[in-house]
Amino acid sequence: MASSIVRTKRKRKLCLFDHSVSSDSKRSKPNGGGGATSTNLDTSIDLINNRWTGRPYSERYYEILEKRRTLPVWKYKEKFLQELKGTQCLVLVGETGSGKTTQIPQFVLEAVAENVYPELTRSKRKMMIACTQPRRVAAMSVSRRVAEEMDVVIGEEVGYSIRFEECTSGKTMLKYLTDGMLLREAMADPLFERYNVIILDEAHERTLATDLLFGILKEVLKVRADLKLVVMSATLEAKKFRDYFNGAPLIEVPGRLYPVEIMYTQQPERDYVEAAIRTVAQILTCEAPGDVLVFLTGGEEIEDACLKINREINKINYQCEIGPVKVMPLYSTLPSDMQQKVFDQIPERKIVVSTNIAETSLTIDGVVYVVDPGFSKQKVYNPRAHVESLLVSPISKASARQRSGRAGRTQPGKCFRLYTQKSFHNDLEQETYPEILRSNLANTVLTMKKLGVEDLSHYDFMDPPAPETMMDALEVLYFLGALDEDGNLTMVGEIMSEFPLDPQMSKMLIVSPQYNCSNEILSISAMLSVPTPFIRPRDEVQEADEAKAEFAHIDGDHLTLLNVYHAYKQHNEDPSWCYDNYLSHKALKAADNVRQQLMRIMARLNLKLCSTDLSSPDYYINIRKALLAGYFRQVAHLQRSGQYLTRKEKQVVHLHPSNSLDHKPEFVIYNEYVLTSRSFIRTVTQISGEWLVEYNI
DNA sequence: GAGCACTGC
Repeated sequence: MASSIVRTKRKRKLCLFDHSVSSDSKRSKPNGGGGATSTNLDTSIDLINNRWTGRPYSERYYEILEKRRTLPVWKYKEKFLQELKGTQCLVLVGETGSGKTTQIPQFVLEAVAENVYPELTRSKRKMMIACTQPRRVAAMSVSRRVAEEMDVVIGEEVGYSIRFEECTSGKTMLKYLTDGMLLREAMADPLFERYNVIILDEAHERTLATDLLFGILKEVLKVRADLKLVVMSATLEAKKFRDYFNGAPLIEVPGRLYPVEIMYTQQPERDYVEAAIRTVAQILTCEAPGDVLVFLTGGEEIEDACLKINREINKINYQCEIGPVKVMPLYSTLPSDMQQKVFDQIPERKIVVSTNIAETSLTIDGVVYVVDPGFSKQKVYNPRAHVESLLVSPISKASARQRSGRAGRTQPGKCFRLYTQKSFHNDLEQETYPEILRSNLANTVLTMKKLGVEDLSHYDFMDPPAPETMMDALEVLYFLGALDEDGNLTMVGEIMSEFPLDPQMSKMLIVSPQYNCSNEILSISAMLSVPTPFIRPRDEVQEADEAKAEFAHIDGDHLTLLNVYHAYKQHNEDPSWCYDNYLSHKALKAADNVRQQLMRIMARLNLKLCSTDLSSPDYYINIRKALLAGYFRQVAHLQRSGQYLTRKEKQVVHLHPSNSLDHKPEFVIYNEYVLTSRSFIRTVTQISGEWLVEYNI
C-alpha cells in the first residue's frame, strides 16, 4: 500500500456541486380513506384471512404464531389490555426475552382495531401506533420481524422510520421509529396528532430523546384524551416512571434467560485489563467449553488486550491442550467486515473482547462466559469549563446485570465480575446517569424552544439537569442569535432548529451563503458529523500518516477534511481508493449521506448553495470566516509560553498532535476539547485576530 | 507528539 497512489495535491479544489437539488418532501401522507378500523369484535372469527390485508394467512404465519404464544408476555395479554382500558398511561416492565418489543404493539393494534378503547377512535383520526427504539438497527429489524409475524409486507401496514430511511405508506398502522425521529416529528406535529397510541420502548436507557419525550408527552396527554402512552422498560426504575406519570398502573412481565452464575473477586483488582486477561486464561483452562465475552473500555485497550490474550494462549498451549481459540476485537470504529466476524459460526472457541457495544447494541449468541471488569467510558459534562469529555468510570448495577445477562442467552452461563460483591452493593450506582445529566444541552434547549416550551426552569423533567448547564445552553443560543434577550426563539433560531446538528454548526451553515461558500461549509459540516475518516493501523502508523499528509492543508484540519471529501468525490467514492489512502470508506459514505440531507434542508429553507471561485485568494479565507461565525466561542490564543489559552474560559490547552498545521498560529478555532493525558483542542483551523473584533470576544 | 464509549436527528 504505497502512499504514492495518492495523487491529490494539497489545496486542490473541485467543483462538484452544480447538480440540481431535489425536494425533501417525501413524507408519506395519510390516505384519504379515513377510518381504517375494523369493528370485528372476536379475533377468533376469521382464522383464514388476514384481518389487515384480507388475504389468506400463509403457512409461515401459523408457524410463527405458535412460537409467539410461548413468549412470557402472552400470559399477560389480557391483563395488559384490560389495564390499558382504565388509563391513559401505563408502564410495563419486561426483561430480556419477554417479547414485549414485538408483541405489545401488536396487542395494542388489535385492541384498537376492535374498538376496545372507544375514546381513541372517536375522532376521525386514522389509526396509527408508534413504537420508539433508541437505535436505528433495532427499529428496522424489529419492524421487519413484526411485519413477518403479521404476515404483511414491510412498509405497508407495518413500517419504520429512521434517519435517511422512511419505510412507511398510507396504509401504515404500526410504525417503529427511533426516539430521535419521533422528537423531530413533534416539531412539525406538536400534539402527535397522527397517533392514537405511543409506545416508548427501552425507556430505561434514558436517552436524551426519550427523556424529552417523557416531558412533552406528559403535557400532551392532558390535552389529548384520545391518546394513550405505554412506557416499556427493562429495569426496576419503572417505579420511578410510574411516579413520574402520576401513578400509572405498572405491569411486570418476567424475562426469559437461562440462569447465570455470578462470581466476584475476593479482593479489589488493581489493574482491570491484566485481571481480565488472567480471568480469560482461567476460563480456558478450568471451565467447560463455551464462548467468552470480555468487556473493556476502548478500541486501543481492546487491541492491546487481544495481543496479550493471544500470548497467554500460546503459553498455556505449551503446558496443556486447550483446543483452537480465536480472539476477536469488537468496537464501533472497527471496520464492518471485522465486526461481522464475531457473528460467524466457527469451529474455534470464540473470545470476543468488546466495548459497551455488546452490552446493548449487538447481541452475540452462544456466549457462555462474561468477564466484567466493571468499567466503561462515559460522557461527562462540565458546565463550568463548557466541555464534554469521556472518562473511564465504574458502571452501574443495571449495566452490570445487563452484561451478565449476555452469558445466558442460549444456555446457563457464568459471569466473572472483577470486583468484590461488597463493591457491587456499596459502590455502584443503581442506574447509569441519564444522558440529559451528562450532556451539553444547547441543542436540547433549542429543540424545547421550538416545541414551544416557554419556562425551562419549571419544565417537568424526570431528572432535571443542573441549572448551570441550562444557563450555559441559553447563553450559547443567545450569542448565536437563536434566542432574544427574553429567551424567545428568533427567526435565526427557527431556521437553526431545522438542522439535525449542534447550534454552532447550524449557524455556520446558515451564514455560509453570505461568505459565498455554502457548498464547502456543507462538506465540512458533513465531515465533522461522522467519525474521523483517517485510519491509523498500529503497525502502519508511518504509512498512514504519510497518506494523511497528502491531504493536509496548512491552514487547518477543517480544510484538510474538505480536501479529503473532495478527493473522495473525485475518485468516484471508490472503496479501494479509500483503502489505499488509509481512509474509512464507511465514514466517507456516511458523510456524503449527511451532506445530502443537509443540502436538502438548505434548499427547503431557500439558503443559497454557492462557492467562491477556486482561483480566488478569498476561497479559503471565506470558508474560515464562515467557520468562525459558528464557532466564535471556541477560539484559542497562543501565549508567549507557546501554550494556548481558550479565549473564553482561559483554560490552558494544547494543539492535538493530529493537527495538520505547519506552524502555531496566533489564533485558532477548535471543534473539540478533549481531556486525556493533557487538555487538547482537536480539529483546529487558523483564523485572523482581526476577524474576532465583530464578535466582541 | 496522541489515541475518539455508544447512540440519535
